[in-house]
Amino acid sequence: MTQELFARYSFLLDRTARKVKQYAQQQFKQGEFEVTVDQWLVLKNLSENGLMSQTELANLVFKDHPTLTRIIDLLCKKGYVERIPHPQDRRSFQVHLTQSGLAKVAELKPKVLEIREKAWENLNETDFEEFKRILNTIYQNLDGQTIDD
Amino acid sequence: MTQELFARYSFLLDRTARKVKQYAQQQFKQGEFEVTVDQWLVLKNLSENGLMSQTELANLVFKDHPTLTRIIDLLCKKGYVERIPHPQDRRSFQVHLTQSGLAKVAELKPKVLEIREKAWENLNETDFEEFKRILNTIYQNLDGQTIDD
DNA sequence: TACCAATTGTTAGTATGACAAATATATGAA
DNA sequence: TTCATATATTTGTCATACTAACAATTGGTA
Repeated sequence: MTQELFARYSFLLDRTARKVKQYAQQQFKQGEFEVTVDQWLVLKNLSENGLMSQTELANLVFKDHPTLTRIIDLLCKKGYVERIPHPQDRRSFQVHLTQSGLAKVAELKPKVLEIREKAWENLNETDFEEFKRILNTIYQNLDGQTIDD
Repeated sequence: MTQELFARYSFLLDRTARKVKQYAQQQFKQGEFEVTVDQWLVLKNLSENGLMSQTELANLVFKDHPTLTRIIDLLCKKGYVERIPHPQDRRSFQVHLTQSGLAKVAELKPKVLEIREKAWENLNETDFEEFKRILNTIYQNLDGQTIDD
C-alpha cells in the first residue's frame, strides 16, 4: 500500500511553500522593499492588467475577498494603490496603481526575479515542467474545475 | 531568458499548498474531526514518537516554537494532549497524548489517508518521487542545510 | 412597479506563520 | 560561587487564510 507514502506529500508541500515564502520575505526585508510577498503579487498583477475590480483581482491572484480587501487596505495606506468608485456599479471599486506604485513595481521587478531564481539551483527546465504539471494536477484534483496553463 | 518562467513556481506552489490544506480542512470539518489540519500533524507525530519536548516536536513538524506553543495550548484545551514537567529540566515540558488523544488518532488516521489520496488521482509513483525530489531540492536551496529523506 | 435573489465589498472571529522580545532555568567558565 | 551565556517556552504584533454574517446595490421577474 502506497497510501502512507503518498500522504507525506502534503507535509513536504506545505513545508516547501512556507520556506519559499519565508526566504523571499527575508530578502524583501533585507532589500527594504517595504511590501510583503503577497502585497507584491497584487502589485505585479495590477501592473500587468491595469484597472480591475477587487473581484477580478481576487480571481487573478487566487485569494479570497476578505484577504484581498486587507491587502488592498495596506497597499492604499502605503500609497501604492487607489480605489476608484466604479462609474456604473456603486457596489464596486476599480483598483489601480498610483505613480508611486508604478515606480515601486519598476524598481522591484528585476530584484524579485533574481530572488526567485535561487530556488532553481541544481534544477533544470524539464524539472520545472514536471513540477508545474504535478502541481496543476493536484490543484485540479482537489478543485474540480479547469485551470489554465 | 527563462527567469520569468521560473518565477511562476512560487505562485503555483503557494496556490497548490493552500488548496491542499483547504481541501483537507473542509473534509475534516465535514467529517467532524474536531481538529485542524495543523493540529492533526502534531497529534500524528506525537502518536508515532511518544513523549517529546516542545522543541523536539517543533523540529519534527517544522513549525516554530511560538506556533507550536499555541497549537499545544489548543490541543490541551480539547483534552487530546497533556504537558508533563520534565523531571530533570524545569524549563521544559514533555508533551504526550491523553487516552482521548490516542483514540482520536486511531479514529482519524485511516480517514486522513483517504482524504490525502484524492490529490494523487492521475499521478503515479514516479510522479511522486519526482515531486518529492524537486520539493526537497528547492527546500535545500533556500535553507542551506541538509535535510533527510 | 415591487420584490427578491445574486453580487460586491467589508467586518469579525479564529487559526496559523514569522519574527522579536521577555521570562525562567540551566550550564560552563572564571 | 558567580556571572555570562545558552536553552525552553511564552507573549506580543503583524500579516494571511478561511468562514460567516452583513450592508449596499444590482438585476431579473412577477
